[in-house]
Amino acid sequence: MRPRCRRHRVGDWMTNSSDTTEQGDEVRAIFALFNEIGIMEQLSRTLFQSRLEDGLTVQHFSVLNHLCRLGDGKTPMTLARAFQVPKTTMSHTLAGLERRALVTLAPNPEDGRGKLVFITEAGRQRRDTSIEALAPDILRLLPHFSAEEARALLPGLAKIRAILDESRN
Amino acid sequence: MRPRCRRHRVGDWMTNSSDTTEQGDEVRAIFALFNEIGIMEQLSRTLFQSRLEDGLTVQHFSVLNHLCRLGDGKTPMTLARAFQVPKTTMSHTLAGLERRALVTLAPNPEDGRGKLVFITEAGRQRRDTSIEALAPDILRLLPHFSAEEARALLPGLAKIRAILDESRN
DNA sequence: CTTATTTAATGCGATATTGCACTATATAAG
DNA sequence: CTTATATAGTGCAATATCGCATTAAATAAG
Repeated sequence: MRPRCRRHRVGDWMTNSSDTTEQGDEVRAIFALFNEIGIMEQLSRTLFQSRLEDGLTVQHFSVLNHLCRLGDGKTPMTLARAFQVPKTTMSHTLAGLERRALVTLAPNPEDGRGKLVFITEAGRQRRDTSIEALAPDILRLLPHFSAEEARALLPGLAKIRAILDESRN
Repeated sequence: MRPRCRRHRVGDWMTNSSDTTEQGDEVRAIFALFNEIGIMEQLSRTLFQSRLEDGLTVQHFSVLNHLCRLGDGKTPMTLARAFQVPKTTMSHTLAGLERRALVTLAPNPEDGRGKLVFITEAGRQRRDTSIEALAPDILRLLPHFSAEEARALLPGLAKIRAILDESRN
């Protein structure tokens, strides 16, 4: 028996509220949204992670990808802010990448306290092979879901994301 | 050959691909979607977590909420499947809840190997107070985002979620 | 019944997350 | 210049995640 209760995550705690006001409805709608988002994030992340080898995590990949696409030579603190994680977490992630020789850390010539992160050739290759390992899964999803639907959702999601982003501390 | 792109998270790695086929477009659209979802999940989870006290995590809360809303007396394995985490993770989460006296674990009378999870009165209270601590943040978001928009997004997201859910191992 | 296989749960180890405290450097105030 | 404050990064500790191996019980095969 596979219980039908897949909807029970982050956002659903108020969906059975006795609050029947219009405001309550709005709150419930927004939390139902967060609910779906939480589930989807977990599913996609698990799939993503399963395609990465040698203990590379999605965070590792994300940093490599960021450096590939947006350029390297950034400070760890800049990366921490970009990914919205505590600086200690980014420090740890970068240490893992450095240990795997996928990035190098050099002193920041403009700030004696800081460092600069550079991606290595091995890092770029690792990013490319990770993408290749992942692509088949995406293609497998395509027959079930048209890109039109994805595109239709994007603006609304981007708006919520912007609001959440602004309202964070 | 430094491509221009502004996004930088989970889903964006193909958004600057040289693949200009229609299929490439679809893949990029879907990954842009996962990109937004990943960012939103992180933002909402961080906010959520910041309102929980005494080291309670979002996972702890989610389990308490699940037991409150859908009934307790479930096996740890059932919960692990419901939340799509490894059974060891659920075991650890339940141990944390038990240590805080928010749940109790009893032997399963129908299966000598298994246990059953019950929420305590303190657990129910903790769930309620957690919700109360969280509500103001939701209300603060409401002026910026109408529930209409949230409701408009839900069906599309639910569909993708269902597809992802089916295609997992 | 006996044995093989499957399943629930946990112990353990490697790694990840993150708050707190600390060092070193940069910047601002006096 | 000197001092106060702010910022970048790391070490450490507490906890979380999760794969692998193990134990115990249920179920299937012979």
